[in-house]
Amino acid sequence: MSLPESGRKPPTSADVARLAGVSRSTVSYVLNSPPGARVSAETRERVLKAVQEIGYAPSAPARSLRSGTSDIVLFPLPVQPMGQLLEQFIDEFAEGLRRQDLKLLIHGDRYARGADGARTWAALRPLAVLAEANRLTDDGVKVLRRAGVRAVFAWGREQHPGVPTAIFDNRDTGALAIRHLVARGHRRIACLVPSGPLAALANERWEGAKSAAEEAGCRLDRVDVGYVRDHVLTVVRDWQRQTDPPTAVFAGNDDFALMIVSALRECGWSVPEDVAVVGADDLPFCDLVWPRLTSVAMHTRTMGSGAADALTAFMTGRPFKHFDHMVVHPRVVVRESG
Amino acid sequence: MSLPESGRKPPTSADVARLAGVSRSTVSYVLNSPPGARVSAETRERVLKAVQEIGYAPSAPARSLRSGTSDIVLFPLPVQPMGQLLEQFIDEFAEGLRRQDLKLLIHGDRYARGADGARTWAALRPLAVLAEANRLTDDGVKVLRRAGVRAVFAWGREQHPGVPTAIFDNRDTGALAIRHLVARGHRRIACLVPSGPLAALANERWEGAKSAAEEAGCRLDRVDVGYVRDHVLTVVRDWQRQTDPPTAVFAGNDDFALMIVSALRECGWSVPEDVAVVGADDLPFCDLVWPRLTSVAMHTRTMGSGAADALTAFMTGRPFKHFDHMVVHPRVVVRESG
DNA sequence: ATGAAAGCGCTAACAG
DNA sequence: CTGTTAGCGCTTTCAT
Repeated sequence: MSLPESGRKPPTSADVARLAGVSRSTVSYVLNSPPGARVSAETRERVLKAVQEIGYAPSAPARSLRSGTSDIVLFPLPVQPMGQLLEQFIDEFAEGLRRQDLKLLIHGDRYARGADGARTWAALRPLAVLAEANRLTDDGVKVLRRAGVRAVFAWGREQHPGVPTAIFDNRDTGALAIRHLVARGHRRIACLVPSGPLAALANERWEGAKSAAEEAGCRLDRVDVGYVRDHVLTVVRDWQRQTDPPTAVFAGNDDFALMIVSALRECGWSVPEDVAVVGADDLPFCDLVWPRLTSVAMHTRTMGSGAADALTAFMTGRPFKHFDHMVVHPRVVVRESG
Repeated sequence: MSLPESGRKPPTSADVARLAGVSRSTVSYVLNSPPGARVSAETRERVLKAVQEIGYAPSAPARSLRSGTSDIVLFPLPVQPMGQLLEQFIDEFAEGLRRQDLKLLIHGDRYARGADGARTWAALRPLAVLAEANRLTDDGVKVLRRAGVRAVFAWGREQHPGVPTAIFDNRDTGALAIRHLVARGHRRIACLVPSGPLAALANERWEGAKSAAEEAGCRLDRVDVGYVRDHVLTVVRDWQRQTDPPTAVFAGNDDFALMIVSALRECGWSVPEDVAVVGADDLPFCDLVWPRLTSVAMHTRTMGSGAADALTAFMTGRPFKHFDHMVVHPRVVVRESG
């Protein structure tokens, strides 16, 4: 790469040592205070002052190379856009890691997966990797392990063999929505299945909804909809012409719940009296609209701290069986819409 | 750290070399194909097979240490939660970087800033750093430069001296919203200023709105609201009692636009006939509700690719003056609500 | 309490 | 076209 060179080279611990008039090992002792290191207060002071003065930042690569480990926890950016959920999760996770002096790095490559992806992740020699289960393969896990990654965790729909996984099944979300509506007496329900970037997710929720409906002996109609407002309006108009229209809708996610509520009211139907609506994800706006939206939520925040806890347990050598099959259950946040 | 050791040590290029029956430099040549490296096709083949066989992933730390550079672009996670905007930006940015074989790493520590933050970032010895302008200080920039970071970029409200900055002023957003409403004939406007995590952002937008209103000689009322639905309802009821209520509202962001539209209709007012509403951020749901929401948008996607382009320009040695003061302007996405 | 020295995995200059 | 070798910045014995 024909890059403009920066002027002089970065300061090293040797520069700090020289300036402070001590040896490099002393600098290292001051900065890392390992178990059996004794440094006089005065020396320590001098070293720290020198560090400040030349703006020294220890090289993580060099440190990692020498020590064979690192303080990096790598989290590949999820393939699916997750919006607010992602930020909630990351916040909680990062906070948990901070307490262990670990650094969360989110790898921006959404396409990395399998053995190749593992190589990309392994290249950084992270301490731990938390990846979506469906981006891990046996080969990939092997590559990570070989590369010295101490802990490989996963999250997603299915547990990857041998990898502690936070199971997070979107079918549960769909099923729970339906069970909630059935419990409220609905026997004629529609399920929106949004297309677009979230189609795969929506489909999982649909599957769960479907099996819950079958179990309950309740009629469930699948309605595929695009991110097009008119499409939804057509659907509602259709319902209005039917003699036996659905009395409730599971909208697949909150955006679509919002849309369908809006469309229903536009057509003169009231929510939840004429038609009940349930969304999923429990986005903040669920609480902000009239009627407020009932939504099926995953405990994203809890997952974040749970993942951090599991890592902590692992690092302190405690067994962490509780994360081996940790199943994250959705819950219904009941509000006015359904 | 008392970590469980992984069994054997990670495979190195020496292992690959041994297995392929070549020298370590040959392995390096095959993997990096530098300008003047000639390797026979057959040898290359053998090396690559060996790489696959033992699941070898070159150590980025070692590579970085030796070569004095890296392919990492570091993006500290923004302090403000940005929801979908963040993902849009990241997607676009990462895609642009991918084309240059650069890796986007998002640093999960939201608190890092100033000289200390810079040290945290510099530790990774990234090729480039793109940070929020207000998290950079002169000292911090110096630390980064010293540490060999080739390109320091910023984004935010004000340009950091000497650092190419994508200027992204939320006051413009507020101002534009007001100008739009004034152009539509409104002379009595309310501005919601949401509290909560986005308070700082909201306040900037308010400031812009205020000055635009003064310029236009139009009355603008500030209304502070919390993430509480009833609060908004009270506000609307207040308006209903006034003889001269606002004819338009700038809601500060889309969530609140949604909320206020919902509240207005709940109180029997229609949007935009009785009260026009404008939001900000242009979130996907703006297009999905009745009435569709008019919103002031920053070109987040454009910013992402713009940042990547600037980096590309920089790396190829081309001047990138266009990014020196690159101002990202908001635009109004006009829909039915206002 | 401090210093000298070895070596982590890799690349690049140089020799062959 | 391939191999030998030095050394990137750091931590960690082992001496002193």
